[in-house]
Order: sequence, then C-alpha cells, then structure tokens
Amino acid sequence: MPSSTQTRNNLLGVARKHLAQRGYHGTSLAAVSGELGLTKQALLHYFKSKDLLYAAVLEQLGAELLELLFAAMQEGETAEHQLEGFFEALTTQGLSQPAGLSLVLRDLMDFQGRGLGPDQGNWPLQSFFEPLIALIQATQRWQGAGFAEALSVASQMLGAICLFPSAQGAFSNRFGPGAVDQVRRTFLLQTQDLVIGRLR
Amino acid sequence: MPSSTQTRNNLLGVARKHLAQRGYHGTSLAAVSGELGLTKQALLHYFKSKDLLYAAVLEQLGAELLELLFAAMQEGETAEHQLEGFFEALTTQGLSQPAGLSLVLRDLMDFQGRGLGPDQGNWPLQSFFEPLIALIQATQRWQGAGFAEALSVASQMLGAICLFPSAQGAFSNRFGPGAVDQVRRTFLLQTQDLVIGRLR
DNA sequence: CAGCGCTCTTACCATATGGTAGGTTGATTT
DNA sequence: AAATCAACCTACCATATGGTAAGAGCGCTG
Repeated sequence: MPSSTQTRNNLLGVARKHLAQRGYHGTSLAAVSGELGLTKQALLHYFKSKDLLYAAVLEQLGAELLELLFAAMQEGETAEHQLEGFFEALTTQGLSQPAGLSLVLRDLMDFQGRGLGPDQGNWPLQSFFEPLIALIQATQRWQGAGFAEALSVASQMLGAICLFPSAQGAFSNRFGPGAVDQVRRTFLLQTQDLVIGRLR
Repeated sequence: MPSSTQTRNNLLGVARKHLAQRGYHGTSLAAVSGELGLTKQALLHYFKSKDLLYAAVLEQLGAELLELLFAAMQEGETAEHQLEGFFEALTTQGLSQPAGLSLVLRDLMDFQGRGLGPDQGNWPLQSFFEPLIALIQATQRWQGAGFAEALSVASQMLGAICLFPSAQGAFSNRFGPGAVDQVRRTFLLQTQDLVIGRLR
C-alpha cells in the first residue's frame, strides 16, 4: 500500500513518461492515473489541474537538471571541464531515460502553442538555463562573447544531445533496433567530441 | 476566388503551421480550416482524415528537404562541401520558416506516441534521411565508419540546427526578443562552425 | 467514541473533437 | 437542357477530455 507521497511520486513519474512521449495535448489524465490503477480524480486530488501537473513535472525536471549541472560544476575544475562533465552526464542519463530530454525539447517547442497561463514570469527550466549559459560564458572561448552567443551554443548542444535519445523509437522503427543499439554505443563519444569541438 | 489546388495548398500550409506549433494532438481540424474561413468538412473533403492530412504535410516537407539536399549536392564538389551547403541552406531557411524544422523534430519524437496506422513501411522522411546519411558516410572522416556513426552524426546536426529555430518563441519570451534577435544573427555562423567541426 | 482530515471513488457535466450523411451551388460536359 | 462532378456547407453523432460535486473508507486525535 503506497503512502501518500509515494502515490504522488508515482503519478509524477507516469505523467513525465506520458508527457515526454505524447506531449501535453496527447496526454490524458485518465491514461496517466489509469496506469497506476487509479482514476483521474485521484490525480486531480494531488495536482489540481492538468496545467499544474505539467508544471510539477517540469519543476521536478528542472531541479534534476540543476542538480546534474551543479554536481558537474563541483567536480570539474575549469568551466570547460565542468561543461564537458555535465553534458556527458546528461547524455549518459538521457540515453537510458530519454523522458527528461524529450520534455526539455517539448517544453521549448510547445511554447507558441500554449497560453502558459499566468506562469509568464515563472519558468521551471529558467533556473537551469541561466547557470548553464553563464557557465558557457565562463569558458575561455566564449568569454568575450555575449549572452546571445552562449545561448546559441547552449541550444545547439542541447539539441544535438536531446534529439537522438528522444527519437530512439522512431529510428528503431525505421532503421531497425540493431542500428539504434549501435548508435547508442557510439553516441556518448560522438557527443563528447561535439562538445569539446564547440568549447575549445 | 481560390482555385481547387490553391485551397488545398492553403490548407496544407496552415496545417503545417499548426502541426509545427502545437503538434499532432494539439491541432484541430476546425482550427486549421477556420483560419481560412472554411469549415472542417472542407478540409476533410481534400484530406480524408486527420492522419492523411498529417501524412500529406509530412510528405510535402520530405520533398522539400530532399530538394534542398539535392540542390546542395549538385552545387558542392566534395561530400563535405555538399553537406556544409545543405546545412547552411537548412539553417537559413529554418531561421525564417521554422515550421519545417519543428515538424522534423516533432515527427521523430512523436513516434512512440502514435500508432502510425498502416504507414509502417512508408515514412515520408525516409527518402530524405537515407541520402543524408549516405552523404555523411561519403565524407573522408566518416568513410570507414558504419551506418550507425553516420546516423549519430546526422541526428546530432539536425538536433543542433532544429532546436533553436523551433524554440524561438520560448526563448523570446524567457530571455527577451532582443536576445533572440542577436542569436538569429550569429546562429548561422555557429552552425557552420559546428558542421565543419563534425565533418573534418 | 465522536469528529476530522486525507485518500480516493462514483456520478455527472460541458465542451471539443474527428468523422458521417446528406444537401446545395455552380461550372463543365453531353 | 439534362446529367455530372467538384467544392463546399448544415446537421448530426459518438467519443474523449478536463473538471466539479459529493461521498465512502480509514487512520488519527481529542
């Protein structure tokens, strides 16, 4: 018998999976709660609306990303090393659990399509993007460059890293699971190459 | 008074925009047709179902991408030059008309979430991906590498190129339109750097 | 033991959505 | 002039969805 916070966390996890795979509009509260043997009203008991559920998922994701970034920042010495460590960790984790990466992509793409309500000033991923961009600006190569250059580099790297894990299903279907397995084996090295190439 | 093919093309264009901005599930036939002053039955007259509309949009997109690729292949000499030309053209066009790039991302991500019906063996973007991957394999650097390496590189580059144009709205809202305008000015160069760095 | 709050359920409801059926209009063909 | 066909529209339907209202079971506390 799961406890209250257990149930909430389970809902959060299933919601993340569904939101990552099908997007906001393709995710139904009944499907999420049903996967745990609950009704959608149980879900609405914990998260008062679909928007708030989405916000909670994104907030958790933002915290995880921030944690990953800070962990890499404490480990590495130079900004370059810190960034390389972060992107390596992000890639490694994203290959096995692509939901987070898919959510990042989806959240960035879906903005135009959703009102976002009164969240205007409160974007859960902002607290992750800002130090990431700042860290890029702290590298020797991008030191003199402005915020725009750093944002450009950040979006390039995130795009390069997030797409394949998020598209594993599609690629597996179109090019065969064997090919995808092979890519999974080389993708981390490829990403490290790309990151180093952009930072030095 | 628009002709028949005009109306169909208009519908296709509006549908592309909606599908790119809101995704498959977030796009309603009524909204698409309503933007042209038509009812959704007019849309269903041209495209028998929502799935077929989506397929038509994707097919058109696949043809455009293929055309862009072939144009670059006729212009450049070495595979490297051809790829650089193609990605440059893709970036330039994507910055001003991001709908296509968003659709590429969305189609790759949405696979797990949709049955795809009987399209199993017929993926409109396949005819674009295959020559692109083949062209990567034709470069000196990736000549010895297998299909998987080339697919890995392709998905990295596409991700790097597609994310920012698709996320302009989000970034503009979160970091201000000024920052986004600045990125737009540097993004092409950044992308060229990245492509060259991955190909040579 | 009475009351209370938490967790979750059964009933509902309003709305939106994809899709069908059948008609109307106008141009083209025979 | 009659028939045909494309290009729409009105009417309608079944379903899914987010959300509300109210209550049942149950552990905890006074």
